[in-house]
Amino acid sequence: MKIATFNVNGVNGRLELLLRWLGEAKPDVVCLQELKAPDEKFPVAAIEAAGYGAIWQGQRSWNGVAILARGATPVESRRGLPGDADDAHSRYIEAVVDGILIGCLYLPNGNPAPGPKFDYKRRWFARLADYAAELIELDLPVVLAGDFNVMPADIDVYKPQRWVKDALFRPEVRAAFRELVAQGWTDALRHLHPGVPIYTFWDYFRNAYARNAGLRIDHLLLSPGLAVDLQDAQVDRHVRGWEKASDHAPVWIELRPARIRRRR
DNA sequence: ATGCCTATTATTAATAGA
Repeated sequence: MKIATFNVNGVNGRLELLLRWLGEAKPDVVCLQELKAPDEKFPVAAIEAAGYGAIWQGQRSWNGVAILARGATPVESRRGLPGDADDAHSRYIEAVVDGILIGCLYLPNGNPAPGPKFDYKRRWFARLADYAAELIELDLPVVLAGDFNVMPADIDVYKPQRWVKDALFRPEVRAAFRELVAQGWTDALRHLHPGVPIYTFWDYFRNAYARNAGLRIDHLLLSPGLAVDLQDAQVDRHVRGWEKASDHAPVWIELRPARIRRRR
């Protein structure tokens, strides 16, 4: 079972690119972020024509998350992160697909830091950690996938010293990610590729992709019972080089099929 | 320290992204 996350940076502006990648990569489940479209503008017809069922939580101009499933409709289990009824951003949607709970998230950027946007990021992170701890307690197969807007360590940044004061790399944000993972989650990409620089984002500025001046900010976290079924994890880096590309590349994992998945 | 580039929305400029 192949599960992917992809910050598309505008689901309508990049629909052709998304469909091209779906046809090529054939993921079973896809978490999308930054739809940048209200609910009624989500391109459901084109996505269904490509063979995918979908649920989504859109928003005008910014944010927006969706979960796609090949040949199935994701069974929605939650929209919006608990802990703040006044949070109007569309940043979390969750569904069950083939017995796996999929949490699709778009963590706030937080710049400029310090400031109110950074405060919001830290509060959102705390809410995520609280909820993730509840999920761990349930002892279900869970994947938390999305744009976390955090580079976990120096190796995840092309030039770490340049980013230490940035909201994506400040020590307190890295600590929040570390503490989240320490609940028992497995950072799939890093787990299978220790010590290797891996990037999932390249800025549009300064010819960043050609220079490989990248960041690793899109992650898939696996619950303990699911981590043992992890077989592969990769970045579809070449997609960043396509015409009209998103600034993020798709990231995916391959899990052992359900029928031979270890029972717990 | 700032802009670079790109998308969206509302009117040729502002906002947000990371």
